[in-house]
Amino acid sequence: MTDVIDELHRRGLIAQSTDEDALRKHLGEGPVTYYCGFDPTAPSLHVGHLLQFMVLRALQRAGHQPIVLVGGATGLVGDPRPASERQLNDKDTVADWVDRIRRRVAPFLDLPAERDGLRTPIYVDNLDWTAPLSAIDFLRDLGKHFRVNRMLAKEAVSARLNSDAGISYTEFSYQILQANDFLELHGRHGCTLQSGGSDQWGNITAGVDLVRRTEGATVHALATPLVTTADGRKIGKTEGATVWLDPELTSPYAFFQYWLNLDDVDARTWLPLFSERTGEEITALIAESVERPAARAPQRALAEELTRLVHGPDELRRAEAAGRALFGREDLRSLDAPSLAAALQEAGSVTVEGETPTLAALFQRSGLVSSLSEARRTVKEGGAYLNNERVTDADAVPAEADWLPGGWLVLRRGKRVVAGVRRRPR
RNA sequence: GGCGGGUUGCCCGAGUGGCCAAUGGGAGCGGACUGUAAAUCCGUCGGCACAGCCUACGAAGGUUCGAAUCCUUCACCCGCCA
Repeated sequence: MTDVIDELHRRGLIAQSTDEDALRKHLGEGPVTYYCGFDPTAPSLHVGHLLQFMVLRALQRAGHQPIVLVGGATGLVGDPRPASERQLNDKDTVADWVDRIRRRVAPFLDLPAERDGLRTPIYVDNLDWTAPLSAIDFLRDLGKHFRVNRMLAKEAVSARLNSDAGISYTEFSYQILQANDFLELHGRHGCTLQSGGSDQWGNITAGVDLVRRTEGATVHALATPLVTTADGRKIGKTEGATVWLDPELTSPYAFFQYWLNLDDVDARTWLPLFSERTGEEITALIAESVERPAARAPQRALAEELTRLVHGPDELRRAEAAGRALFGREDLRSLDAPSLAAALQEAGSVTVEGETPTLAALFQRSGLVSSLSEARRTVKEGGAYLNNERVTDADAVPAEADWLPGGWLVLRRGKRVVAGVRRRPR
């Protein structure tokens, strides 16, 4: 078995860690129980979170015991973001999000039934031990171990102290809760390693310190780098929207397209981070990309691997087929009705009944634009297409001859955002 | 508790009674060029029944023919003092 730490380094997944030699030794001595936490700040995790799963998976493959924590408690408090105070979400909403996230995330880690020798992930919610904690216990048992000077020095806190936004006591306290999670998991499950994004480093080390102080035990931490696009933007934003892992929020087709459309630089740098292929395969894919960038080898590799991981092999097949149909060279009219229907359903579609609405209305209903004004604007800008032909009149109604086999219209915004309109047969 | 500064569209940030749906930059979106890339250039960027109307400049009231701009109260943030 190759050393996990080596693999993580090779893939660029380690930005910082506690004493690495000690950690390496610890991992070599037998199965280690480790955890990574996710706060429910939205109904779903997004592609940025996938990076944490790559770490969790690598460690699991090496025979260690994963714990996935969903922050039902910390999600109610909110960790300090650099710019401004968070808006608190109400408790029912957060509880609902915890539930949704937990259900979605399960397939990302292998189950022992699928592969021998792996340990079944343990799922926990920090609300379980945080909710019963009284203010007195919190202050006496936890608060005493935290020096305010050190808390203030944490980057997340000091950034906010120096900003116009300031920081509330609520968010200031966040690190104590996260530290306590590590302590709880250490006690309950013998957890000795926490991984997370490097933006969490302050919170993670708070936990390491707390465990040492109260238990006298040495525990470890790993942080992934902050992954951004070549021009410094956050991962997972496209068409102005977040790419979610939940298929109800981002369809498998859109998810697949996100990866396929990565620019060359990002695809090459992200490939080792997100791909579980061997180092040699990755090197070869990057070399191919340099030689023939238009083939988009790294983009395809990522789209395939990650769509399979997040949505499963069937959805991957559908997403691939839809892309081929919609972006293929053939005329839309030459596509047979079933493939057209399948592709458009994958890309997203709406059904109309009765009077056919105007094109502007159809663009809006299909979700390609968010308002009629935007639809008109898009038409004016020359970015609206019906069956691959540019639309010039937003108020026109599609002609009878525009309907493709099976009762479909293909709407497109810009170069690559496609949606179908289906006429309900009567 | 007192005094001072602040709260503007997705973000940053101008605007201090009409010419403000609000300068500028960024992001986003569209076009051209390409490879369903990037960079670049051009355009666009609240909504609607779209040469007009409606809603908007922390919230609620008020002054005025007319307010993002003036007044009052409230909320929140920053700083100094207690």
